[in-house]
Amino acid sequence: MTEPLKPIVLGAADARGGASDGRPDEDLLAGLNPPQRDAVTHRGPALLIIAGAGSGKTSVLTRRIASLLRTHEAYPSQILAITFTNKAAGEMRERVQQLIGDSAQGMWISTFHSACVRILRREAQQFGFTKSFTIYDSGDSRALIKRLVKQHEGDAFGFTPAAVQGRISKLKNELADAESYARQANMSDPAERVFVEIFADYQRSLQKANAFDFDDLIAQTVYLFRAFPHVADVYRKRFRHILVDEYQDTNHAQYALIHELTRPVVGKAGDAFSSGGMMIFEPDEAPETEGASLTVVGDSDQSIYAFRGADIRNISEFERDFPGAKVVLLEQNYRSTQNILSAANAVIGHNFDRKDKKLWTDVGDGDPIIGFTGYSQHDEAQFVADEVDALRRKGVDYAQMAVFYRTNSQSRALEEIFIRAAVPYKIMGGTKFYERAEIKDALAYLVAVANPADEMAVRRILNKPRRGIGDVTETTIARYAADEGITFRDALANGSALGVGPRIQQAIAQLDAVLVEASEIMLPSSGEIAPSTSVTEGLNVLLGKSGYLDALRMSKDPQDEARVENLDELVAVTREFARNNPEGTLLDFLTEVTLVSDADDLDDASGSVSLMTMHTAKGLEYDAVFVTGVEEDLIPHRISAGEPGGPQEERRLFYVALTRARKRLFLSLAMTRAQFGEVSAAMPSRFLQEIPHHLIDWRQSPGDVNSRGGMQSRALNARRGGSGGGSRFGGGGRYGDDLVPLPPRDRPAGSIEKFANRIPAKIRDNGDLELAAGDRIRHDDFGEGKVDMVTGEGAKRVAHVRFDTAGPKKLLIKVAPITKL
DNA sequence: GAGCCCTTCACGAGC
DNA sequence: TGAAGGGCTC
Repeated sequence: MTEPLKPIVLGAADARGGASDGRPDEDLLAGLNPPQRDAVTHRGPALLIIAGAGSGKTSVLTRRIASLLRTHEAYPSQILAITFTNKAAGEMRERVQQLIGDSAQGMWISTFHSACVRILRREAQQFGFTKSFTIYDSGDSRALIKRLVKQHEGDAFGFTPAAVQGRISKLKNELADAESYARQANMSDPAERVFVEIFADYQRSLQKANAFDFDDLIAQTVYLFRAFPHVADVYRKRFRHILVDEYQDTNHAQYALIHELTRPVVGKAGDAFSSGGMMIFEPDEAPETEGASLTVVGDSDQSIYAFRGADIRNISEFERDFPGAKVVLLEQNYRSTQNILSAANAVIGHNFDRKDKKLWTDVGDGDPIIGFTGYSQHDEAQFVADEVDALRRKGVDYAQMAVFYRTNSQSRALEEIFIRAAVPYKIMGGTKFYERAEIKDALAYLVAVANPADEMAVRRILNKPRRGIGDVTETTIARYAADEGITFRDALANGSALGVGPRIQQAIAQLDAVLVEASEIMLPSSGEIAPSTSVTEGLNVLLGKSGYLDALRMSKDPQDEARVENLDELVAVTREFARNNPEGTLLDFLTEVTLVSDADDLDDASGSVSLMTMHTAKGLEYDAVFVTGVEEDLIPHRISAGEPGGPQEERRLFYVALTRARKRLFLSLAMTRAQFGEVSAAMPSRFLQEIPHHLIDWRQSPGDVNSRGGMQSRALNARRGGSGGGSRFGGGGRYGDDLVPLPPRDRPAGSIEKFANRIPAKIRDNGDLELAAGDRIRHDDFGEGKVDMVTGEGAKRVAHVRFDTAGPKKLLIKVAPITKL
């Protein structure tokens, strides 16, 4: 991200060797099947690789790049490869380097957002920004929108910040701005007028703050290319080979960006163009008039980001958009067993709007898929923990196991049990490090230095730590800045002119002094470039001399201790950054921190089980995968029912989850799930019915938990030692035996009803069963045991029981299958 | 301006 | 269940 475009100094003679005589890239094709070979070697203006899950697409993409370089068809600097996450970018770079060595230096392999930041930093001056612009993450932009909604009294029209943010984001992904939207909106509707005002004001505020939000990074780059063709030409000449991974998840703005980059160059060939102080030289004989060659890889069955504007048509209409495109279909799967693939194929086959495609493998059926129905989410979690343990004992690394769920909130129950079961785990997502208040505060300090125009950042730190600067003073400063025509930040330097009390004046002066001092360290006024270690130094000054750390250390709040530790961690991150980026600047650091995602933090070597949402799971693979919460209202999610294409997208999401598994796949659900602190009944997901029954080996099926009679699964359950309930009445046959299969089409309401008669009208209720420490009880699954203690109250009373054979368990008294002896 | 308590609302996925 | 925001008092 930090290295500038480097002039190319390759000898012209060997620059463009042919790809023929004895193929210099022959070794790159080793082990590839015929379609894969095609995908690597085809040359032409456009190539679409439809890559089913696990069909070796990363391998194909990296070999294609390596082949282009090896045959001298392209210089590294002429290659732009777009991946979905920074982590994927890093991996791809590494793999290309493994294939061809250091000559891979100079390629751009990055996400859309990172690539656009690089371009924008170079070109920002062209349209009213400076290169030190900041990037607003969704939290920042939410905060700004919140202020604007209030200001424009948007709540009177029912506007919530979240809704406004969502609408603006959607519009930006469609490349609409406030003016163009206003032109086609019904402006006689006062609500529409207010929305347009907020939108326009939001955009003005961003511009004034010298900031872009996530969506702007893409949209403004497109705007830049369209408004300044000579700027676009620089990049069109530079990038001769553009490769885009996960093409099915591109939105319209990203599509437009690719379109702009692959246009033929209009300017004359071979000229060097100076841009942002950086010279870009082109090889002399490059055929400049043609558009860049475009390779996209995708799988419409794995499109799961429609909610953020991904347009599946980008891939389905690729051949129309890029005439002469070659299409290669990769269907052979090298990842999963046939059982897993058959299940995945069966599920995705229920989507009607897709081209038929069947994954297959030659590795054999493998183990059956294991199904489990827990009584509660804790029961389900216990099952997962038990199986994880069993796999570990069979020699499977923790790092090779993953647990997926639909919503982040589901991770709690899993965590609880994992901690108790001493299973090492790592959560991707959830409350993210960079979203913590203290981290955002610290970053706001850095932003205030890096981009003083960013008023949001300066306002944020104004009274952190408490300096006695409240709303009134803040408004006074803002008004003063407006009157004098200076920025909010500069107003701080004139504290004495504000007409506020001496105490507050002093507080403002002190804040100003700290910012100035840190600025001298990280952005010396002498103009020399500060070393990358200056970020650490500057951050320490900011946190130390502002009194921020002292305030936390002196606080009585026990949480503040953890906050200090988090800040230490952030300082450690800056050190790490300096090590990895010897030429990195403060801006580079802030960019990196803003654009990292949770998936990027993934550390496969950490030796722990990975917990993540199904969305995060995309692009990853594990030997053993647990898909949890396979219930109606979770997957498909309740909210998706009301969205066009919602259930279809949910099915694709489930498909993505299934196809992450290499050898073992576990599907689990719970019959009751607590939300908002209340327990409600859950129903098995309709997707479960879509899997042929013989593929799933139910350890405990929904029928077991709900129907009558039989001992079989109870015995199974007891032997396994699940906790918290399990099958009350046991239950004989397999899940599928008494189910009516659905016709192979979406039947949202009907399928639920089919299951509904499997669900008891109400959950077992032990009512006012009184238990106390010392009581002996009998549990349907665990046998007899002694109550150690009872915690909680009313319906939430929990018995801590030491079972004679099954060991210690916690049971929710109200619903557990127990009797007092 | 700060601290406290109360009510309310949310739990859909992310660069 | 938990966080966040509003309103009250000092």
